[in-house]
Amino acid sequence: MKVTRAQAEENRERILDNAAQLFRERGFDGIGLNDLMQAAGLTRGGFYGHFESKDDLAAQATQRAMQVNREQWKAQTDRSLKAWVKAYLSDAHRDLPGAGCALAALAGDAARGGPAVKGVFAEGVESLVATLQGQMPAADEGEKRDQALAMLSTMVGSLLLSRAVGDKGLSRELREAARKSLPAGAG
Amino acid sequence: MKVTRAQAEENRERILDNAAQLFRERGFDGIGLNDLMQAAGLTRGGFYGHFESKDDLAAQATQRAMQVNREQWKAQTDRSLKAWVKAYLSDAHRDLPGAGCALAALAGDAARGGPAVKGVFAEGVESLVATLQGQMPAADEGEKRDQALAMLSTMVGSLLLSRAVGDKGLSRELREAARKSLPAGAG
DNA sequence: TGTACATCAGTGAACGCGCGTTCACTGATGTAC
DNA sequence: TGTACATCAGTGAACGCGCGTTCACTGATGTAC
Repeated sequence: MKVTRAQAEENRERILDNAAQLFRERGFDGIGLNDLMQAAGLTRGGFYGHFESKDDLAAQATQRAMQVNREQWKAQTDRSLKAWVKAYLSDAHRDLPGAGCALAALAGDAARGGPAVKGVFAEGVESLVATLQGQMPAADEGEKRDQALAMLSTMVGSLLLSRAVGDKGLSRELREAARKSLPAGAG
Repeated sequence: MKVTRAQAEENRERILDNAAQLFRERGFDGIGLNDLMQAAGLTRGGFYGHFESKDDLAAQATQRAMQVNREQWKAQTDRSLKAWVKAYLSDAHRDLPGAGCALAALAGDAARGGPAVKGVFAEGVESLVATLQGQMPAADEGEKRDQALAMLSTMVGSLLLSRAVGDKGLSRELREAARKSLPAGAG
């Protein structure tokens, strides 16, 4: 049945928010449109009124996840980079990919994805690098950017690997070693 | 029809080698058993004579990929760590995940995988860390291990992110910045 | 403000397809004598 | 070394199932007067 325009827009938002979580947890190929729509309290058929295709949803949900990341992190990255790093490399973040960093959760999927998802990924990387860059210790601005890029790779890599190894001890070691290796002021 | 025992063993090896490549390229969910068997020149039905399930193959093919990585890299890591790093962070490696580092290609899949795959992943990490550890600049052995763990995270992270962003410039920057940040003697 | 009607968000059945897995069968291999 | 037969690697059809996508339909919403 029809629904008010405001309600329809709310439904679209709810699909996006749920997809942003479920894609991060199970990957683009790990959850179907039926389950995705059911999670938003709707039925299968209504999907194509909101999105062009599953790929389209994947790109938009990835963008949504990154935007929420940015909002979640905004205050903390500016106040205390150390505290943000600690939270990023925590057991809690490792165990909750669905609510965590989209870059880490979806890098593998994006590497095999289409241009839309990859474009969103590039924006996500640039955005976080810009945030980190301001707090890097180097004098030169170009060096600061390099430090921020490398720091991002180290953090994403250690989180991903620590999720991929079953061993809790090794998982912790990976993140702790990553933290110690970060530029002065970050670890 | 039946085939000699030696031929059957060769077939099993060929399934594993093909799966090791195709899983790295497309992910565990990105290729089906039918295509996997066809790539090895066999038909669907024979699969269960060699493996218990698709999950079983995923774990064994991941192990195979890591073992081949180890053999590919053995000579170079000992002779010149710098040259190995350069090759690892090259455009060629970024563009050929099917023949490249299994840790980078399958980390996302393993994070969502079962205990068997995760166990294989832990072994793969330990093995590469052990290789790198011997060439780290720190004096203390524990610090060397930490440097090796962090270096691995940085390299895997930058390769993964550089595959996930569509932009060639950003892709190169990520890997170049990662290289510069590595411990003395590596980058 | 009230009525008549066009719009369109959401439903649920259906489409063709490929998935992982099972199984009866084939016929060359390997073995026992 | 030769024969008779049991073994079993591989085949290909079939299983039930869920996938992404389409579509005729419903009925409340939004609009025109």
